[in-house]
Amino acid sequence: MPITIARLGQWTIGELSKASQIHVETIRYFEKIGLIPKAQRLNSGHRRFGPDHLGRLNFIRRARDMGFSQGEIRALIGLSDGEAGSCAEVKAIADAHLRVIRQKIEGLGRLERLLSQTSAKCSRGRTPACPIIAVLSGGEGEAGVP
Amino acid sequence: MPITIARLGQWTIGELSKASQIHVETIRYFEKIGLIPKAQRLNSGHRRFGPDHLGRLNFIRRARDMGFSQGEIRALIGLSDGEAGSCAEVKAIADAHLRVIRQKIEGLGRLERLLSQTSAKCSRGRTPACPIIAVLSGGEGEAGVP
DNA sequence: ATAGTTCCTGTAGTTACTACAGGATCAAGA
DNA sequence: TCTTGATCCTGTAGTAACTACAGGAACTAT
Repeated sequence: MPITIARLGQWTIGELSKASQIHVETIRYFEKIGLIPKAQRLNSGHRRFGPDHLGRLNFIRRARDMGFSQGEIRALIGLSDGEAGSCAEVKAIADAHLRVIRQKIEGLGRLERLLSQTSAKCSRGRTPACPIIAVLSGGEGEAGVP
Repeated sequence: MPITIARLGQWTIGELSKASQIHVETIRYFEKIGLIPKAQRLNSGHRRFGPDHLGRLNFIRRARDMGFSQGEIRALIGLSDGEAGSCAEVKAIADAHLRVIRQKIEGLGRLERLLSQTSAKCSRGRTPACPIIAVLSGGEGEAGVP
């Protein structure tokens, strides 16, 4: 028979870290808070991880890159493991997240316009008072400040 | 002579909080970290604030609403107090911040497109596997996951 | 055998606040 | 004057989502 003993946990935490693009400390942290299942341990106490851990970490990383919160990620993991009726719930989470993202985009867009306009006034470098400071100090459009 | 004793500190922290739209605890926190000057104290230990505190808090609030970090706000305060050559530095801070905002907008825009496309696939409610979960589980465009 | 790397736990730091706990003080009404 | 309720005080701890040590133990390669 060909050899290759089937050790369930193949990878050290460092290897898993490289494969998943997630820091070693963060993997330990995820284990501690239960976002990934507990790793197997050698007699020495060192962790060993398997493919399911890697899959889970990649899932988390992608969700995180999409801006999902830990709570949302936890919910998505639960839904991806469970079966029944979950697709609608997943869509609900994603859509709620989408609304938040759109709001952020809108707010940042407004901010970008205000700040770039203000900064543009400054570009001559010859104004006596800085218009950015002036805006922050509250010239227009606010209840009077003594 | 007309009366009106000039008490330098007129307002309690609660009044200042209402006037500045900043929480009482946050004002105390700002004082502790030196973002606003220390308040005068009554014999009882209660704080009393004056117009300069209110102006400073309004400045901070506006900068905060524009997404400036505490460090940036601190720098802007210093520059708004100082005189010489500061306008260019203010513009530099604002423009750096603007770049960050534009990057955020771009990233969120990409995310919005990806997520809304993915969510749209889900809308029939009849797909066997959830496409959102599928994306998170890493179908396409990534180095193979064992 | 030894050197260098990786691993372990546990704690503390980050950002920018917010929320108590447990008292002290103030302002107004009876 | 007394009392009640609101406000104030300090100090600590909690939030999100990690990151960064410190001080050791264990693995790997020479």
